[in-house]
Amino acid sequence: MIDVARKAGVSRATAARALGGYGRVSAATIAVVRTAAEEVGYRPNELARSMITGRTRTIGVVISDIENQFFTRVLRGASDVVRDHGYDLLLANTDEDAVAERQMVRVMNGKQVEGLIVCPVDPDEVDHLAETLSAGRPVVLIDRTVTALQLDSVGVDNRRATHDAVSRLISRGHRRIGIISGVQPRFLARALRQESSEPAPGETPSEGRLVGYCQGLREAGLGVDEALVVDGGFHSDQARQAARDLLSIPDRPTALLTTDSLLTISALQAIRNLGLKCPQEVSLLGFDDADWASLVEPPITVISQPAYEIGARAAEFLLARIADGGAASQTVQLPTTLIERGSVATIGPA
Amino acid sequence: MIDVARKAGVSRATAARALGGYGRVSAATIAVVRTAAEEVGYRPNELARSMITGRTRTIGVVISDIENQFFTRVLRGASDVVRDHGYDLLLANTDEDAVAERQMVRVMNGKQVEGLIVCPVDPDEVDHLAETLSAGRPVVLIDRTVTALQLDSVGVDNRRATHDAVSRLISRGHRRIGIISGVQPRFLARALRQESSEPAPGETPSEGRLVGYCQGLREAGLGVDEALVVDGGFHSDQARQAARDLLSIPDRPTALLTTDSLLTISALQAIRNLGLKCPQEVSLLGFDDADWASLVEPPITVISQPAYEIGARAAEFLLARIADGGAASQTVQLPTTLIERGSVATIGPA
DNA sequence: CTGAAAGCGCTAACAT
DNA sequence: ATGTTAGCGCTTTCAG
Repeated sequence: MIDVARKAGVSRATAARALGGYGRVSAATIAVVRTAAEEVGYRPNELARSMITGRTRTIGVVISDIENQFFTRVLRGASDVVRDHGYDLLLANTDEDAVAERQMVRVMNGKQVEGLIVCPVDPDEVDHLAETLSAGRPVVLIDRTVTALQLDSVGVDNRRATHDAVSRLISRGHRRIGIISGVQPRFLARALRQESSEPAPGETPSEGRLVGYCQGLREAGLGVDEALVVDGGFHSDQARQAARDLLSIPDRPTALLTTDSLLTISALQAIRNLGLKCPQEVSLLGFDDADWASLVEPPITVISQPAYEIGARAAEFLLARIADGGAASQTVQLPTTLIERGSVATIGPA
Repeated sequence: MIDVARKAGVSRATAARALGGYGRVSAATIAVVRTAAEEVGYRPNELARSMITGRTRTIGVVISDIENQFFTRVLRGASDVVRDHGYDLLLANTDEDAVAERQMVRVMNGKQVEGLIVCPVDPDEVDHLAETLSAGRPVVLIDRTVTALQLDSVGVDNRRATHDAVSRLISRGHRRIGIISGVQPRFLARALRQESSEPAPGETPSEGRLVGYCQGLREAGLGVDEALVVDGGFHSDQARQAARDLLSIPDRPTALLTTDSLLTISALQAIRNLGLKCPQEVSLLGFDDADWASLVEPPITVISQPAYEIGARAAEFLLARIADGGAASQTVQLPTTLIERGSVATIGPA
């Protein structure tokens, strides 16, 4: 920079102004400085710049599973929007590990991101998010919400989604409907208690989906059989095992609901391994419309989330807050779509 | 920081030393300063620190398609390795757009990444990579290579992979084998000219795979029918159309080779749409073992790349170079695996 | 082992 | 419109 100034025959300040595009500089000197910079091979030090201005034009995104197509589409939505506004993304993956999340959020704060888009692992552990906020950096949540903080969030109406799905299954004649979700059994009682259609704050999507499942069943006058509610965890082997167990009980369910695409794929594998025919012997209805969902045999009927839109909206909210801190926090629920394909059979009356 | 120093009753320098873990500080004062920092809620400004030390502990990764599971597994491999070394990743997606790539590489340089892992869009446009290098930041390539620069790279032996695949197809009785790749037809001539088994520098994976295809055919004494070589592009609709066209010619191929998973999925869709039976009427052999590959009907026979390993190795190379700039550049080719499933039929002699 | 002072590369007031 | 002077928050000599 000092070389550039010398070469252009101006002061350092002027050179900086010309290159940085601020303050008042004549068009002529701008040109001179530009060519001087070119010759010297000058590259601005964004770090130094950011340290002064406090602006890094970088947004952090913290997601829980980068191999999940849902999140990669969210990411693309966010990426497209922020890029249009001259921002870049810093990405971190937590693998559903709360301590990794804390660490990554701190790292991002250290890198002075201007805001964070987070899919929080634990709705009750939010110290790191509170810190971020109090450092003046907005946070918007995707997919999940949080208990203690008032934050923008964008996701879907999980209760309604599975409620509708269950209703559909019931209208097709199913009475024994199993659900494989990422919810530990001890939360089932809590889910059963939820009567209202308003989601409890801090409810995870898995929980919401479980509640919707219970509500759908009860609406049809059916009880919830705890034996049909299993935890699929976060790993495919655990999920496969859960599905296998569920399909091996004496009075096997005629339909299975899975609450994310990893669980869906695992359930399908379990069905195959058990030698069961889908949908003749067991129907399958999954969450998230992965690209393979229409190609497997049978093509899977799914609840589709507008993942790209979720990312895009989250980014818009965040950018808006960065531009203007005020405004009350809002939570947006985008609509899901039930895409009927071939994995749900109609059952005649017993 | 100044508050911390005051609260701890030491100078700023000492406080900084205690917190930053450099220089000489007594264990006692370290403790005092630590608690003071805790109380004040001190967060170090990594930017300021990086500006001095030149170390950001951040590595940039520039990939061409974040929705491709191959890259997301690469990313995970890289992510795991760098995290173990206390580094973080900055991620950018180029969508196969060379100008986006240049921009993102520049942005990352601006953010003072310590090194770059890049999947370059264009083997001939490498100014931005040369700049990075001359700024003292190592670059390692994944999946693809580059013409003008001597860089570490990690990928697979693409020629051998498709060569073997074609040989396998031929041993199963196939004589008319089509290939759908991301190579424009005008490069076919170039591919046909390649005799040696050594890949040309700057050869893209698509080209290498095409060359291997040609070599496999010739080894069996078969010619390359240009009508069986089509460009699938980067988008699913284009790919589907290409597959549809290829399967609609008079003397339809009995087997199809696809050079990435998007092409595979598109080809499968085209086969379905055309009402063809796979593998009875047309066999399919794809690149990359996506999670759905074993679940579709029929399960797809694939050439599997060690994606996680590729990312991990690339990260290791980069870290090694960051630690010690020297050493001649090396290009590593990890082995591919042909996973036989159900999408390739055996054809009796005509 | 600790303190004082200098400076990283840039921007932001303030002059001129 | 341009130059001068501070200073961002930290690390790093260099004294003591």
